[in-house]
Parts: sequence; C-alpha cells; structure tokens
Amino acid sequence: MKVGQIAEKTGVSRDTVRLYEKLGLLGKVERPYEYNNYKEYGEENIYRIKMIKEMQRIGLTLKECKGVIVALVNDEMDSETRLNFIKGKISDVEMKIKSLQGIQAFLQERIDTDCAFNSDSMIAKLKAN
Amino acid sequence: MKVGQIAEKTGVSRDTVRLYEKLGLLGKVERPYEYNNYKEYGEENIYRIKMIKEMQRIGLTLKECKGVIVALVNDEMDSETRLNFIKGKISDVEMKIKSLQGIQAFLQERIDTDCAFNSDSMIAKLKAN
DNA sequence: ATACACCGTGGACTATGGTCAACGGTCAAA
DNA sequence: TTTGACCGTTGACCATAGTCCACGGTGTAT
Repeated sequence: MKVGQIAEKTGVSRDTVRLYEKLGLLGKVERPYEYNNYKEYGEENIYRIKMIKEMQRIGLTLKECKGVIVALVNDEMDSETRLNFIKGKISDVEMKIKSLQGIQAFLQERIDTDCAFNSDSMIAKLKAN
Repeated sequence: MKVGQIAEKTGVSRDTVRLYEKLGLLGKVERPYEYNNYKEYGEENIYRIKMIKEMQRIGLTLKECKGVIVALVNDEMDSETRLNFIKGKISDVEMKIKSLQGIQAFLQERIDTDCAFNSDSMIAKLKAN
C-alpha cells in the first residue's frame, strides 16, 4: 500500500501515517520501486494504526503505544520481560477502568438524584461556600 | 488558601494551579488582602483539582474537564441540558471502558497463551509477513 | 535591616501530536 | 505532452499542558 491508501483505510491523514512511521510505530515500510522512491506500507500497519488510535483514545501517548506494540511484536524480548510488561499494562488498564467506573457512578448519581437541584455532596465539593 | 498551600495539598505545581485558574477550571479565587494582591483559593478547588487529575488520567483534555465541571456546577443550566450533557458523558465513559476491557482481554490472552511464542493471530496482525 | 520564603505577572521554553504549505519528482489518462 | 493526482522531504505552524525564569513586591524571623 502507498501512503494515501493506508491513510484512507485507517481514517488518518497521510501526514499522520508518516509521523507514526518516523516515530517507529509501524512495521514493514519499504521502497521497492526502481523509478521512484515511493514507500510501500505492509498490511499489518492498518491494524497497528487502528490499535494506536484505540490506545490513544484511552489516554496512552504515542510513546506508550510504541512500548506496547514493541513488547508484543519483539521476538527478541525474553518471555519473562514481556510477561512483566504485559502484567504492568493490565494493571494500568484495570486502574483506568476503576477510575472510569467511579466517574460513571458519579454521573449516574447525578442523573438519579434530581438533576435540577444540586444538593448533592459531591457537587457541593466543587462549589464555593 | 494561598497558591502554595493548594499546590501542596493537591500535588500539582503552583504554576499548574494558576494555569487551571486562568483556563477557568477553578471556583472561588479572590484577593481579599489590603496590603498585597495575594490570591485566596476556596476549599472547593482542592476537590476540583483532584477531579481534574482523575479525569485527565483517563484521557480528558482540560477543555473537556471544564465542560464537565461547569455542567455539574452551573445552576443556570437548565436540567434538560444538564441531563443530556451528563448522559453524553456517561456514554463516552462507557465506550472508554469497553475499549479498555478489549485491551485488557487482548493482553490477558497474551498471558494465557505462552508468552514465549507469538503464534497468536492478533500479534500476527501487528507483524509483517 | 537583612535574609529567605513566599506571592503575582509575563514571557520564553518544552514535549506531544499533529496539520499545512512549498518544493520537486512521478504516474497515468487524455 | 500536458494535466491532475499522487509521492517524499523539509520546515513552519498550531493547540495542549504544562515548566521555568526573571522581575519586583510581601511577610516574617533573626
């Protein structure tokens, strides 16, 4: 695939694809043509970009995304290291889920109590006396 | 409270407190002194800053944090609008939780299968042929 | 009174994650 | 062969979320 195609398939801009490539987040990118220097992006990069977008949406930086991808893909990483890395990521994710559930409960409580009145104690904490 | 005290109580820097204030994320901030122009930050700002930090951790921008706080605090907002806003936030949060659970399952699967071998199809998708 | 810790302001600087414009090269259809 | 759509590279630019610095003022203990 050329950059325009992968951009179109993943919903990001050409510039973004090139940025991810520059930052080392993509897999196979080659220049197989004799008469130009167009790049060819491997199919796996579609999945990578979609995964990056998903990870970003939940608050990971590109650097962290790279860490996850590299850990999952790198055959040279020993299984002990990878296991620990993945366990760490799982507990990160668990903490985020807990945070979100807390916020969800908070918001739900806002709906359950009458939304027109702010007598709730959590709301009160956000307000001045 | 003065800026140093609230910074210390919330674990952010003085500059960060001032930034949040400038961006309109804080509540009562006054200059009650005659002989200086020191600011006094209301107690509710401790809670606000902690809440902002929590919201940021799960991927909200300061602008979004402001939206949430304003919606919860603003008495002038009619209950219909606030209800819709909160419902929207809840569904945002639900989607994020789903994303995280997907990632969690993915990572767990990595652990469950032998971490030393990358025969898994999701890993394969991240790799070149 | 002098030292030191605090305060507010402004502006510069940083990193992150992009976007955009300009340059020139390439390809394919008309 | 010329037009238009694509390509790569560079460098400027943008918003976000801060941090840091210099400035001068203030408060307090010694």
